[in-house]
Amino acid sequence: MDDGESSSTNNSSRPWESYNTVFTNAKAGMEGVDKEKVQRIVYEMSKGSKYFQNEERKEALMKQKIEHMRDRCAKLSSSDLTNYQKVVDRRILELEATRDLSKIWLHVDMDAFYAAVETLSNPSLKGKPMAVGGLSMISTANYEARKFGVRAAMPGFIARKLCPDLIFVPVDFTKYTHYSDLTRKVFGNYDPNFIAGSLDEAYLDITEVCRERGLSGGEIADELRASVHSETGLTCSAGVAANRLLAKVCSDINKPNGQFVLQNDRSTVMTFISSLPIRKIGGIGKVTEHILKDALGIKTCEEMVLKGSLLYALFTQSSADFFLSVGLGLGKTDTPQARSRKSISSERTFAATGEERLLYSKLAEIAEMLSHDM
DNA sequence: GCGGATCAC
DNA sequence: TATGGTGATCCGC
Repeated sequence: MDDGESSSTNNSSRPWESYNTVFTNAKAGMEGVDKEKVQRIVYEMSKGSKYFQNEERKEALMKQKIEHMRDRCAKLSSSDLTNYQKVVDRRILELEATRDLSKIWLHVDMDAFYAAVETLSNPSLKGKPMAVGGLSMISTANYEARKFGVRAAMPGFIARKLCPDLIFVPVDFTKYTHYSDLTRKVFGNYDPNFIAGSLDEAYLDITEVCRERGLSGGEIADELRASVHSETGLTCSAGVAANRLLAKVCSDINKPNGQFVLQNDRSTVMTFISSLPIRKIGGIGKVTEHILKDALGIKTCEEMVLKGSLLYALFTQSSADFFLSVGLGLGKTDTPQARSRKSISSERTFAATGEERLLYSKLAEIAEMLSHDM
């Protein structure tokens, strides 16, 4: 073992390098950002805080999980692996049989939605770094702010350190809902059963409208984006592909105000998916990325198939099935029945306290808010 | 069945 | 000074 001073993994002199946040992830508009500087400032502003301590606790837990998985991996015999490979080969055939290249899905994603809406109602913000939110939390940053490393989910007081001229605009959901409704009227013209993901994104099955009008998916995407712009003054990006999982990945490629079409052709899909980092896939977050990379050496979607036997050996059937289908570029192609909500909740963050009376009054307050919502 | 963890927005 | 809120799902116990 080498943990001497010369080791490249020794970062005792640069402690921020081991403080992993989501803020240095690739995100549209952040290509030229000095990641090292952002990471250092986030670390300096964070270290010692209760938040930071909790992050350290979670980090340790994750390391433990990865170690456990490595142990299980090392214990696998070659006959185990041969058997799991048979499972993989069978599942590949079964999954491949479900591949449906007959549908055309479009994923629309509004560009820096809250920030763009605020700029519409106050054009003097145009061209200036701006964030929607406050000093404790930022919901969205415009592209000028992203150049400084400022982004959604970042605490405002850190963002201000990165970009001292940053303008803060408080959130106003009434406004965003209004504009969201305008965009949804446009979406409805292309797919009356479109799936709204949130205020600012949606999935549309445009198979029918393409066929009826004799237009390609790319042409429909062009027209839809122009229509959204003329109805709202806002820009959006789109991805077109054979299923929702791929369409979602595609809408991010030419952001902002752009689109990307992936042809409905098996070999095109396989080429596209093979080099794709697993973190680009919806459902694979920071933790799963870390586990798959550090325990199994999986970084790209292609490796999900190549190391399929390990996945079936170490994960549950349903997780392994999901990973394998990702590696094959498969995804949902049906329009699901609209489902009713399964839960309702209310929560609030407040200063730490051991005062029993204070805790009970907080509890009563939150229960009251929940009751109101219900 | 429950609580914690993960994920997305 | 200061690190969100809502809903869903999965996993281990």
